Amino acid sequence: MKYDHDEIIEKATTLFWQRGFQAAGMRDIQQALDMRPGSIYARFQSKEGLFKLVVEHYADNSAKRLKQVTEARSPLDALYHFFETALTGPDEQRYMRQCLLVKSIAELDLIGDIAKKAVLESMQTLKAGFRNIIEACIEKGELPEHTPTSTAAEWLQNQFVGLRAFALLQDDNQTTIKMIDKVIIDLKGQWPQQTH
Amino acid sequence: MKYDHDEIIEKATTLFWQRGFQAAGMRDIQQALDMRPGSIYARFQSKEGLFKLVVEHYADNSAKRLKQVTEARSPLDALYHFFETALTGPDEQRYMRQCLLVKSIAELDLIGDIAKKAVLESMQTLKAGFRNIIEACIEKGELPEHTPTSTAAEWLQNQFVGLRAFALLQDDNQTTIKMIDKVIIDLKGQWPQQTH
DNA sequence: GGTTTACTTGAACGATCGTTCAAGTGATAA
DNA sequence: TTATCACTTGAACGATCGTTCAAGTAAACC
Repeated sequence: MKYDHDEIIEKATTLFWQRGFQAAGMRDIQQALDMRPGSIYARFQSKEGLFKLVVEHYADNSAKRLKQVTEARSPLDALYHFFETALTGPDEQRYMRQCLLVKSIAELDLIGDIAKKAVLESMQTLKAGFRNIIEACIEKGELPEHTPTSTAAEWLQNQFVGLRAFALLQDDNQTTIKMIDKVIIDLKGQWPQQTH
Repeated sequence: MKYDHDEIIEKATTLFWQRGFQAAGMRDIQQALDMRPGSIYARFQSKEGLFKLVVEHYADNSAKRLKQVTEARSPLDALYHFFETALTGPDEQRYMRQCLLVKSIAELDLIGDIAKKAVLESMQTLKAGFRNIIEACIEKGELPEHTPTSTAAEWLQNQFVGLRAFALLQDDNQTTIKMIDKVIIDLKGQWPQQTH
């Protein structure tokens, strides 16, 4: 065993994040990992198999970051900084503004059933993470008691998705920050009435 | 000239909307348009040339729909219905929930410079369309005078982007409608202070 | 020491990709 | 009638795609 497993996944994550599943060719992967095709296939079965591990690694990482927000002294402040960090990084890491999962959703029909399942499950995991944040905010009195946690969690994840696509094209970080401010305002704001 | 131009663009739009630029192969295109490769290349120079026309056609169409919202008796109601129509269509048209432009942004590095320019310009066009809607709402007294039109327009476009990715995965239209309700609430709500 | 196991190498495979091109068609202009 | 033009056909091109495989290496187990 010549190559370190974690290091491989890390490098592969960077490549898929930059290029997407389809556009990252096996020869790009071989170069990025400095591995020959046989080694890659012996370990990961296929390009899809590697991508599945990448998605899971990415989701784990994201979930950890969301958990840190949940456990912060002020979850609402931590949430703000989480958004800010994810959306206004330096230019050479611009690709990171786009969520790997959302990017994958755009090519969901091409990535194979196994990886597709991993993507959708990861989205669910992250949604649960956002829900935990909201509950932590309520517990700490930073959000009103009557906030509908499930709806708000979906809404928050959705804001995150939209903002990442937005920030990808945005050159002015000040504008992006204004959008984050708006998210925090609306999070504290009114919610649609239940109709049943 | 055997084939009708508008009909070709229409069919190509459907295909690119469903599959995306990269995944729609020339042989898929040939089949969808019932044309041989030579005919396609004589007219459109390349796959990218065809895609550019598709993007422009799509943007024109979207701009027209936004203009109708602007000119409605109640622009705010019309906006609500615009969102609802775009996000909760029948299952066999589920691909339409994803915005062709946003989908293209995810593969922006692969589509060539000419088509890339068309995509980015179309995004600007639509942003202007959203801005006109907000101004119409203010004029009709459906939104507060002090609403920051430019910020609100970017925000609204952004909500639309996020919701389309959301609705693509969402099976329950009721949940989607709740998110649209929230957009309308927040549109009337507070906006971040200018900091300068 | 021999066998097994996990991994590695790199040439090569068939399939598919976007594209080209010689040849043909039919309407329009001279 | 002939020339020109825009468009059409379909076989074929070279490049690239994901993947395979025979052969080699090195540590682990018996």
